[in-house]
Amino acid sequence: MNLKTIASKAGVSTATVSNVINGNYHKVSQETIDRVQKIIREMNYSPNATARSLASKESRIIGLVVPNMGDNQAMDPYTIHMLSLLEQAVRREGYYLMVRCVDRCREIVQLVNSWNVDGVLFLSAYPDEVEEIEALLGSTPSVYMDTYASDVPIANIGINDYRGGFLSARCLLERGHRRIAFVGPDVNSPGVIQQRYRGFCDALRERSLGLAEEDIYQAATESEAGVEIGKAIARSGKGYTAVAAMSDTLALGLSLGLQLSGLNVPADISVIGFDNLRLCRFTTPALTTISQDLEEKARLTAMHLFRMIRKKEKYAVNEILDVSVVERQTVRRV
Amino acid sequence: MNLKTIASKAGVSTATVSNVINGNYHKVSQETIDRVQKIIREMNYSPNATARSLASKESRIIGLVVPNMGDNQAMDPYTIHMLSLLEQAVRREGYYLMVRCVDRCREIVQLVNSWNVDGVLFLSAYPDEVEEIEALLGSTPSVYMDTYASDVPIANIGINDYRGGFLSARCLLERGHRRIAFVGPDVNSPGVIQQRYRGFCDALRERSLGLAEEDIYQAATESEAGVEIGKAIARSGKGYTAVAAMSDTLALGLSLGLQLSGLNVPADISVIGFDNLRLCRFTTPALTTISQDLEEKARLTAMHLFRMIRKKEKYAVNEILDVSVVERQTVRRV
DNA sequence: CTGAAAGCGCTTACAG
DNA sequence: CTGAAAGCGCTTACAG
Repeated sequence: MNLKTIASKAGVSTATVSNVINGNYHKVSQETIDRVQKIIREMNYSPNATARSLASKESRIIGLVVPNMGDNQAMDPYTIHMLSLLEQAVRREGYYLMVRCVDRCREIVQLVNSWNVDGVLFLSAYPDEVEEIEALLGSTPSVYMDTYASDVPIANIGINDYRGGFLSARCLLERGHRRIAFVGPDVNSPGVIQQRYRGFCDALRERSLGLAEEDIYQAATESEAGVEIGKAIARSGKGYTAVAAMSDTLALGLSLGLQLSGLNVPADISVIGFDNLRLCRFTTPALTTISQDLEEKARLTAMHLFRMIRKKEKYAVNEILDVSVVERQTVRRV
Repeated sequence: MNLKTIASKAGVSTATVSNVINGNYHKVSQETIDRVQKIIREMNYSPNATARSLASKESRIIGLVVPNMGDNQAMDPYTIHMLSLLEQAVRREGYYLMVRCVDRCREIVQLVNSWNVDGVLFLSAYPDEVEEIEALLGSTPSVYMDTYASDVPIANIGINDYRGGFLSARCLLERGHRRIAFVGPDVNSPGVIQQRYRGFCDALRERSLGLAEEDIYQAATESEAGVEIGKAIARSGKGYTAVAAMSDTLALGLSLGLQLSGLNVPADISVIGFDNLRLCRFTTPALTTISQDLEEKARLTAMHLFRMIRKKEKYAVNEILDVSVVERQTVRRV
C-alpha cells in the first residue's frame, strides 16, 4: 500500500514509481510506465499526501481565510456563497481547500507554517494587517478579496465600492427621495464600507444634499441587527422615505424591522440593498439592490492564485469589477 | 525553524522537545519544560504538521464531504449553513477542516488515504454507498447526517423526517386545505425525502385523502427549480389551495413562481416549507415551515466524531432530532 | 532510462 | 528524566 510495495511488485525502484506517478515521463521508458501504472490501478494505490508534502514542500492545499469570525459566529450568506464558489474553483484545479475562520487574519500563521499550503485566499483583510501577513507568508502565493491596502503590493480582486455607494444614492435620488438613512458597518475604518459611504455622500453632494451624523445607522451585516435598526428608523420620527443598506442581509432585516413597526415597504419607505445575493429575487417584494458579480470575482481570484502557483511567482494586481443597480420592487418613486 | 534548531538551542534532544510540544510532561522535568517552552515562544516556532502527521499517523484534519455536487454546482443555503456550523465546531476543538464536494461519496478515497484524516463528516450519503464507504474508511471515525442506512452500523445524526412530512400535511389539513400539491426531490429513492413523503401521505390517509401521482411535483432543492414548478402549479388548473415544499429554498422559488403567475400567497394559495432556515423570517410574507434544529444537529455530529477520536474507537449510534411546525404567514385557513 | 541513498521534520519505542 | 536511532512514505539530485 505504499510506494515501496508498488516498486517491488513492478520490479523497479521507488524513484521510478515516483516518476511515473508525477508524470515525469521523459525519465521513464514507455513499457515501464505502462507496467507501473497497471499495478497502481490494480492495487488501487493512492500516494500519501502527507509524505509527498514533506518531501516536496508542496501540499496541493489552498488555505481559505474567513476573517471577522469570533468563536460563536456563523458565516453570513455572502461569505458562504463566496466560499462555495471558491471551493468549486479549487476543486476543479485538483487542489484541496482548507477553510480557516479567524477573528483577525494574522491568526493564520499556523495554517501556513504547519501545512505548507501552496496558496492562501483571503475573503477580505484589514489594510493594517496586510503587511504583517505578507511578511509571514513570504513567497507563498496569496490573493485577497475586497482589500484596500494601497501601500503594500498585493493581488487584490474587488469591486468598485465607491461607485456602488454612488449608484445606491443616485438610484434613490432619481426616484425623488431626499430624506435617506444610511445603514452599514463602521464608515470610519478604511475599507469596503468607507468607500461605499464616500460614493454615497458624493452622489448626495451633487444634489447639494448631505448625510447628517444622525442619519447614519451603524450595524454589523447580519439580518438580526437590521431588524433592530429598522425599528429604530421607524420610530425615529425623522421622516425618512428611503433606507440604503450596505448589504442585502442587512436590507432584509431592515425591511422586517420596518414592517414590524407598521411601515410598508415600499409604500411607506423604500429600501435598497447591496450585493445582489440570489435570495433577493425570492423575497416579496423582491429587493432592489446594487449588484456585484460574485461568480466573476471568485473566478478571477482563483485564476490569479493558480497562475502564481504555476509561475512560482507572486505578483501584484488590482482588479476592480464593475457594479450596477438591479431594480426590483423595494424602491418606489415619490 | 525546526525541532532540531529548538533542540540545539535548548541543549536537549529532539525527543525531549517533541515531548514538551505534545504535552508529555510526565516525561520531562519542569525546568526543561520551561526552558524549551521559552525558546519555542521566542523563536515563534510552530511544528510542521506534515511531518507530524507522517510520523504519528494523525493529522488533526477533519474531512467534510458535501455530496451531490456536480462540477458546476454551488451549495444551497441549507448545506452552506451546516458547513458553517460544522466549521465552528471543528475549529473549537483545534482541528482543521478540509472541505470536499463530491458527486458521489465514494470519491473521498483520496482525501482519506492521502491525508490521514482523523475523521470524516458526511453531510448526507446514499444508503447504497455507505457500506462501500465504511469499508474504505476502516477504523477512521466517521459520522453521517441524514442518512438512512439501516443495514450498516454507522453513526448517524438526523431528524424525524417522517414526522416532518406528517406535520407538514397535518398543518395544511387542519387549516382546511384538501387540494394539496407536494413538491420535492425524488420520493422513490430511499432517504430523507421518501420518509417525509410517507409521513405526508399517512397524514392525508388519516383524513381518507390521498396524493395522486399528478399532485407530486419533482424538483431539485434550488429556488430556480421552484420557480418553474410554481408556474406549472399555477397553470395546472387543478385547483390547489396549498403547496407543501420539502425545503425552504424550494418554497421560496415556488412562491415566486406562483406570484409571477398572478397568484397571491397566501390569499390564493398557501405554501409551507421545510428546514426553517434563517431567511424564512426575513421574507414577506414570512414562510411557514417545518423547523429542524440545525445547531443541535451540528453540535451532536461534531460531538460524536470527537468522542470517537478521543476514544480511538468507532461506534454506531442513531440520533433523531424532533421537528415542529413554525407558523408564520404563508399558510392561511380556508 | 534506472536505482541507491539522502533527506524532508517529526514521533516513538527503547536503552540508559 | 534524557537521548540515540529508526521510521513514517515520499522526492530528488546524483551516479551510472
